[in-house]
Amino acid sequence: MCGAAIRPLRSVSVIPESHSNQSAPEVRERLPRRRKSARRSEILAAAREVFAAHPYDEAAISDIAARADCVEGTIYTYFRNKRELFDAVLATFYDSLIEDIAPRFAAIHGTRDRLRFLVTRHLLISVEDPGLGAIIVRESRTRSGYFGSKLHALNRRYSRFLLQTLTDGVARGELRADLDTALARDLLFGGMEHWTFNERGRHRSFDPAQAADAIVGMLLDGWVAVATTSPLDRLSRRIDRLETSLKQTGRRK
Amino acid sequence: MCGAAIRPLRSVSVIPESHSNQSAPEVRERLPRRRKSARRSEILAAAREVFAAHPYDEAAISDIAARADCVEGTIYTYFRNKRELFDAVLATFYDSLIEDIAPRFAAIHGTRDRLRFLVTRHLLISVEDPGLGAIIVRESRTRSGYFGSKLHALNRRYSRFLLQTLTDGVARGELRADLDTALARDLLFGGMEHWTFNERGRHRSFDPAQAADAIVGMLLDGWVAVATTSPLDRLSRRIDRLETSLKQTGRRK
DNA sequence: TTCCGATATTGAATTCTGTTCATTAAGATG
DNA sequence: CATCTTAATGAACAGAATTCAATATCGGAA
Repeated sequence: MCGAAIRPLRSVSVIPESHSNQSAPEVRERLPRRRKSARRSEILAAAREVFAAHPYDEAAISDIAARADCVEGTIYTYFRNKRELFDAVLATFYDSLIEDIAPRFAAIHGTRDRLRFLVTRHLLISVEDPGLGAIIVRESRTRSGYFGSKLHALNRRYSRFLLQTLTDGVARGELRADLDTALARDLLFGGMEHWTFNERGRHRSFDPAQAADAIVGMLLDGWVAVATTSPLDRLSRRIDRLETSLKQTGRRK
Repeated sequence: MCGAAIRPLRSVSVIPESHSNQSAPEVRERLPRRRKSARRSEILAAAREVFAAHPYDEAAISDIAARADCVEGTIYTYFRNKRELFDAVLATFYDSLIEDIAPRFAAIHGTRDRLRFLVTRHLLISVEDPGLGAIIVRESRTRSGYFGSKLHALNRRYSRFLLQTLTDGVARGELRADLDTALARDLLFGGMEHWTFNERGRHRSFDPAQAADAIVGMLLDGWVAVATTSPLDRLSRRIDRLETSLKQTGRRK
């Protein structure tokens, strides 16, 4: 230990020169004060970039501060600590996601269509912003106090769209009456997460709508082979294909 | 910076007493040297305990050292760094898991039975060792170089049991010929992960075999309601739906 | 038995990163 | 213009991972 060093007063080496240095800011000048909300969102944006590019513990506060064009200490006047900053990034993301989904979801009524919409939208996250998609998958739930946190609440709000779809589907008789909706929801969300994670690892890109069709079809119709013997079944298959291509045509426009 | 402090020689305050202290080791004595493998596995065991109890970044090397009854520096002669130690813990776990499954899996032949076995065994991880189960779910894939790592290879070996089951199932005609086996595998593994994670959050306990039945049933048989009407009626309904959506598509254009 | 080279073990130093806090000064208020 | 409030600062601090020169112990050779 260095002993109780006398803390020196603020160094006077950097005196803001009155004549402005137009282009290249060689020496940091104290930034003008701004509305608190503006600075906060700048830090959030910087944090989002950094967290999207690195795993949580490789993301440095100093890096975030540099991108937000402020000093590390400033960040701590807006967020209690690194974890809270991370959570805040995800919270703003969830907020806008839910806001985007709600009205569109309300306009869709068939169970299969709703599922296709929700799955497509979910997969779209990883296409629009791969970095952010990755950290949501990997690190939003790694801290010990996740359950009961604000983040958990947001995640519940988000997943409620799916749960609603499932309970409605059961109520309407489109889904099996004995369907365990909570389990179904977890299978779908977890499955999507795992699949997108692996897909990224394989360096593949995918079309969300197409993948959604495959996933929803797999879950709704099951994996077991259907008996292909009867003529009726064969007819049914042909209609299947018709329906699928029709949906795709409609979506494409 | 404290300047280049003269590094003092080893303190001589702790002199190993020749007469042994039988019960209460008040002062650390230098441990006798042992086979390298023995010390290594002691550290692994200690690390496994600590990582099972805390998230990665809350698990302290000092804590692991204390439990392994050695000093922090010792750990670094066996493992390059904290992450490598963590990976080594998971690697030994996967090794024994695979060793346990392989012979039993070979004796099961029906697709549904194999799936039930694999799912039950997987869920059992979280029941036998909840702490370890949790970190596998949350933190085995958070580091940037996961793909291509030894851990990834082990995970692939483990998941191959499932993939094998699926491809065999298709070959035998028990599963749909057009089943995307890679997607199916991801849906199942991801779904299990997500479900066990949430189940833990709800502070519920579950019976692995029973849960496995529910999960396998859900995936094999699908979510859609079983038909209670006649096949002809169903076809008729579907053609109705096709006609309406065709009209809507035409209108939209 | 005694000496010697090899190496497992040590623990203090170091480095790195998140976090705190007394201080400064920009804007608001009167 | 004087005063107050508070955003911003950055040096100091704290705590954990990591390094490394020194040391103690072991196994084998003389």
